Amino acid sequence: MSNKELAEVLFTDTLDLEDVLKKYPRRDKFITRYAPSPTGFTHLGNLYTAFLNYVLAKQNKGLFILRIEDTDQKRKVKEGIENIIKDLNDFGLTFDEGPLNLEKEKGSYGPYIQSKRQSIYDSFIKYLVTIGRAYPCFCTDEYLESLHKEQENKKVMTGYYGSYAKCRDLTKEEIVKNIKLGIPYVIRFKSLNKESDTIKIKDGVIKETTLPANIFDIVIRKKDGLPTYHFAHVVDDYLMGTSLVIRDHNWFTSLPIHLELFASLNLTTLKYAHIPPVMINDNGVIRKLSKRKDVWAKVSFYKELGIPTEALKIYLATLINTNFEGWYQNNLDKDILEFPFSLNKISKSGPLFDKDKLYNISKNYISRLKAKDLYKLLLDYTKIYDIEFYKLITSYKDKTIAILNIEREIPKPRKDYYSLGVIKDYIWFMYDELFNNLTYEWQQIKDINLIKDIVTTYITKYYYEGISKEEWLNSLKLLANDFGYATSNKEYKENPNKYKGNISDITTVLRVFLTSKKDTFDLYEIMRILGLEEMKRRITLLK
RNA sequence: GGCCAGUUGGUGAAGUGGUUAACACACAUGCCUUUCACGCAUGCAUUCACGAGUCCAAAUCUCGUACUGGUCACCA
Repeated sequence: MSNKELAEVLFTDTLDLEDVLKKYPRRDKFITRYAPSPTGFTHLGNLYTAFLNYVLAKQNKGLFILRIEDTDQKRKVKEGIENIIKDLNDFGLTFDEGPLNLEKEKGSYGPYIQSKRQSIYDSFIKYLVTIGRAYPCFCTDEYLESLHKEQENKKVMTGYYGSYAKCRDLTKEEIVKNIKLGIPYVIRFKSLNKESDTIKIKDGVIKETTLPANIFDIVIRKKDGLPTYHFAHVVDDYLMGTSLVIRDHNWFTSLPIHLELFASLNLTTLKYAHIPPVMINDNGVIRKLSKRKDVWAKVSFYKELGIPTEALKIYLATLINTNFEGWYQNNLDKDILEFPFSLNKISKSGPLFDKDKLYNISKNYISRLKAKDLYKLLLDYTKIYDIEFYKLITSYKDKTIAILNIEREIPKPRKDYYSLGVIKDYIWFMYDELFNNLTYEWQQIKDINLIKDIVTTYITKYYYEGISKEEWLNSLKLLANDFGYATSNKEYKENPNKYKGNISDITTVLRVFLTSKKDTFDLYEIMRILGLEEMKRRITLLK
């Protein structure tokens, strides 16, 4: 029995490789791809990889492809694919080809979901069987385990290779007999390398190095008929025309496998860039960001916090190329994509995730937003995470924009908010509905009668609607003077004994009276937006 | 354990043979000021994991040691 006859037994009505290859003509565009598994929520590292792929595709006027790697049916999660597509959309990483949902997709090099590509993989595997580079393996898990132990005891390399690859030597007749008996099997690739062989590797990030060549007869088709990652990668990225495979660093050491696979199929190899994973400092231990251990690994967590997607992208950009930050500070008005991202600038060691840095970037980003745009973001955010507040700011639209606009849209805006989630903590007291159950943070002046006196005096004697900032500052001085307090910092410092205190003690009384808090943004704006009536009402709350 | 990569301040890092070892975050002090935030000013590694070597010259090149990370599945 020949290899070809065996191939026909294994794959009864599978297309010939030639015919498949014709369906995917070569194309000369620069193509990158993001190929996640639908195993749950998007990991920050995935977003990082996707972003880099996207950016490089755009900058080279190429194509960005989304491909779903769902060959592991056990780890597959419902909604997994939808989540991936949604996250990509949320971050504006629009792909040129890929699935739109479970049924529809765009692009003519699909299907873009691996579980729908089984017949394609089979054509390639059939070819490998035909040329004697692939064979069925009937070894059980138990046998494989005992082999592993045996090899450990003998202190030789563990794995299915060389003389340990038992099923390599099965005769065609034995194979056919086993199959007829219904014994489950996988298909393994037959490696031709020897243990001492090495292979030169080129990589966009790691540069050049030498690795041991692959010697393992790796599984390329699992019992369930689906391919393993290694095989699917080679087939898909070749067919889809990927020019540069940008993927996680952890694939680097399996590159020799992929290279041997490409060679066995007579396919030209691709260019690779293996990017190191995002790390985190866990009490002195540096490790990969882990979805199980770190909330920071989940992209959804940033959404929960209310870190604007654009801010997260800026942060990721600084992780990708550290010279991005300097460029960005000088080009605040430009699109991130205008920065020339470079593979060469990616560090070989994984970037450490730094929450403070993220917050700082986010804070600066938010401070530069127009009040109207911030309002929109806040609306989107509260709609999901704080529906009560959402209703409130919806019914007080203009007022809310006015509040958000305090010390904003000026050259050096306030930088209070590092996320959309903290905004309420800063502005809640501006809403009459929320101004109750108060704990006043009185400072120097604590005597409630004196406080009432100061407040009433100010409102009845000095404050009026439409007062200018200048007049307002002046009114505070007069008020301070009325109560025996210094009218300026300088005055007070020069002669502290002459006064009961400083003007800041008086303004603090007004501030705490109106907000209950000692630290807030500009008091003049607070009064202006609250209005005289509400200010009067708040006197009645003083106890 | 084998193989591959990395190691620069409190943190993220720039730096590829000659620099005062950038920049940013954090921190500290001062100024400004109606509080806070902002802003401004100043301070914060005589030294680049350690040891040896090459060179007039090393954070940068070579070797060794230590440590850290990644990888060795019918998971991707």
